Amino acid sequence: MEINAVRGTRDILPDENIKWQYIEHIVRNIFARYGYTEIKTPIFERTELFIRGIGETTDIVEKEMYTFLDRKGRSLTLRPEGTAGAIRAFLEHKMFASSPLTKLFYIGPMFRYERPQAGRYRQHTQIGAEALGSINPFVDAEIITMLINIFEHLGLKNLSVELNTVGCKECRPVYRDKLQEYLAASENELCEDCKNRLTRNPLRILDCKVSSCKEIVKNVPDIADSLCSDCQKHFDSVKKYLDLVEIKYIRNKFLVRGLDYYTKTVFEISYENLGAQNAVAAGGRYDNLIEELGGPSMPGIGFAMGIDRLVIAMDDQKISFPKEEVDVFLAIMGEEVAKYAFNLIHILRKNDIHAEVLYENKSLKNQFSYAGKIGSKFVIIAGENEVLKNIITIKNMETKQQSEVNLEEAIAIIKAQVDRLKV
RNA sequence: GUGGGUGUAGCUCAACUGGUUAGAGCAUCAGGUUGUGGACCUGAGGGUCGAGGGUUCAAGUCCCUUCACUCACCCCA
Repeated sequence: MEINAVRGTRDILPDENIKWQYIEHIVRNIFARYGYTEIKTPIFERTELFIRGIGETTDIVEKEMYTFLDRKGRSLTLRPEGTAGAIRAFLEHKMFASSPLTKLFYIGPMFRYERPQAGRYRQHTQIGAEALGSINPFVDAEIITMLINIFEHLGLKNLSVELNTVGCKECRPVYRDKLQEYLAASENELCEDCKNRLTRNPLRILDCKVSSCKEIVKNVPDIADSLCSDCQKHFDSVKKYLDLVEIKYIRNKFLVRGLDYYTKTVFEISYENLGAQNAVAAGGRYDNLIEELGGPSMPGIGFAMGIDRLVIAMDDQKISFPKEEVDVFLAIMGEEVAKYAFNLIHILRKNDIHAEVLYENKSLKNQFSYAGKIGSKFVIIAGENEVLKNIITIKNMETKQQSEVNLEEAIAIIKAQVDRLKV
């Protein structure tokens, strides 16, 4: 019986992994410029953390967590998102005590027990960032501009930024009541799910995909008209900052996020051709979460983006990824020269040259064919002639020029042609 | 958890209303060129037709069951 990868998980094979490394490389550089430093937290935590952090009535907690008991009967859960763990670490190490502002980022796998579909996996990888300690709308706008900056560096186009606010402890309940009252009039026309949401979480009706619900929701009161003055000013400032640097966004009054902890600013960046799951990045502000997890009263904001989906979007736009190039292939003729060849390729590599070789004794034709296939710039032949005459036979695969030189000259020839080695 | 679609060679796909030994392209390997690549030519290897059961003289094809993949819903990166 063949064992294969479990449902919703997959192997990232070398050809695709090149893309992942490239994305991570770009993202790390940009984070560095914005002052975000990397944190690694465990991929499993006590279940309690996610229940308190994400919210008991969210779908993630209710039905999507990979939860198990360890040998001592403690309930543990594979992390479904990154914020809760990052904040836990932030509090556990009292990072708030040594700095007024902490900016963290992380890259790693997340786990959700959902049915897989296009752009959705049970194990997927998120790149996330959290800015802890500032209530200033400056940060909200900055974090969105940072994301745009990342996408621009990756060469991704046609992304749309959607922006909304979900208010705070003061004004959200007011809006919630208003909304509930408005929707109650059409209760019988709502879908079954939304009938439940009406009492449990009316805000979620706003992004229901059932067309009849969409119709009902169309003229619903706008939360922007119910905000307290603090949230109102905050939202206005965020928009002004974005306008200032000419970042285009769409105000979407139906945008509400699935996690309970969000306050004020929420946003989502999506790409149309991804299929039904079209968000590549999303996030928002969470001004009560740190305190709810047992820390000081302290605001925060963060986002997460999915590498799996980024790769799909970049493939869709046919964005090319730089790949490692082979500088020289060493063709070995006959077993007698094995020692000579072993030493030679060792020296080449010590000189930072990417040298490849096939270990099996194959025909020269076959070896040249392979060198062409892997795109090697040069081929060096290690045969009896070379050993006897103590010379290096080197061929430039593009110009087809072949010459006999000594070792130093061979290295110089290669370095002159390979950008990476020129200094 | 619910619904639709699809499972044939390493990959992409053929095989008419059931009918002999299941084919092709790409890839791989060998030879044409015994020390020289991409093109071309010739040839070779590679399949329990997803699995199990049933109908039939006969099943890749029809029926049932099951598994996997896939897309969509709920929800989300």
